[in-house]
Amino acid sequence: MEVRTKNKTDPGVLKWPPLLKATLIRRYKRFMADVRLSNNHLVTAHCPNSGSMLGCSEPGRPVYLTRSSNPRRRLKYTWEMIQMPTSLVGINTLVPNRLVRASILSGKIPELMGYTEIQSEVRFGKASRVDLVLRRDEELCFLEIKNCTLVEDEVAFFPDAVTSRGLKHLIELQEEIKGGHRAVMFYLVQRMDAKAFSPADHIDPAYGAELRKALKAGLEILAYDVKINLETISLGAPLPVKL
DNA sequence: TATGCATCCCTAGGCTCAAA
DNA sequence: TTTGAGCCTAGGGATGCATA
Repeated sequence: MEVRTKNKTDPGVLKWPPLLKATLIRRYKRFMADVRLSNNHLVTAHCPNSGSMLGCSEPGRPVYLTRSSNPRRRLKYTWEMIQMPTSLVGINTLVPNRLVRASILSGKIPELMGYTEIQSEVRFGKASRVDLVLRRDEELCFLEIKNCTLVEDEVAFFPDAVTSRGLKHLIELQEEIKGGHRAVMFYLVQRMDAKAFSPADHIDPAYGAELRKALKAGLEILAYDVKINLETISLGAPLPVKL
């Protein structure tokens, strides 16, 4: 999916390509989903979310797809959103990186303003890559962005499954803090029905423990939700973090 | 200089296989 | 028997190298 900037005056708003409405039949093999289009055709769509998608992959729900013209793709349709009872939910894990980057460039995140250079997918740690590195003279800020789709009782939780990689990222960010750099974990909640963010201790207690440890070591935690509809997605409001 | 291609990494869980 | 490593799944983005 190629999310496009809506206009030059507001580069922080991303516009969806034309969306196709469908009904989710089943998700399987992590990257694939069978859906029924409005013309009643059954197609397999690419699911750009390797997480467990706990609570947002319920069969029978309305979903929204984009269609790719890339001839090299085996699956032409990409699953972008699912309509849940209380909110549209963006499931594409590539969107948070683009949206956060666009929001930084358009000055919509006060905590991340004032940097003069921004780099994506920068190698760091032990063969890992951090999503964004912000630079201001000699000052570096390592920014890891996580997609968050799980909401229970108006609280957004991350992760939605045990994540050894997420744990590794926390450890590596702490190494950058030891090196004298700023490190920020940014949780983007791709839905509009959360009023707070919290680590999912009931799913992955080790991740929550490491996040609290990292916080004491100097890691900064930001959580924002989004404004999402069938035309655009943009950064919403900051969410209080409950630890 | 521009373009095309290959490679690596990212995402998480299931599976196989080897070692202890 | 248990544990851990490695591979697989699909697609996108970054990077490096080769070629026109």
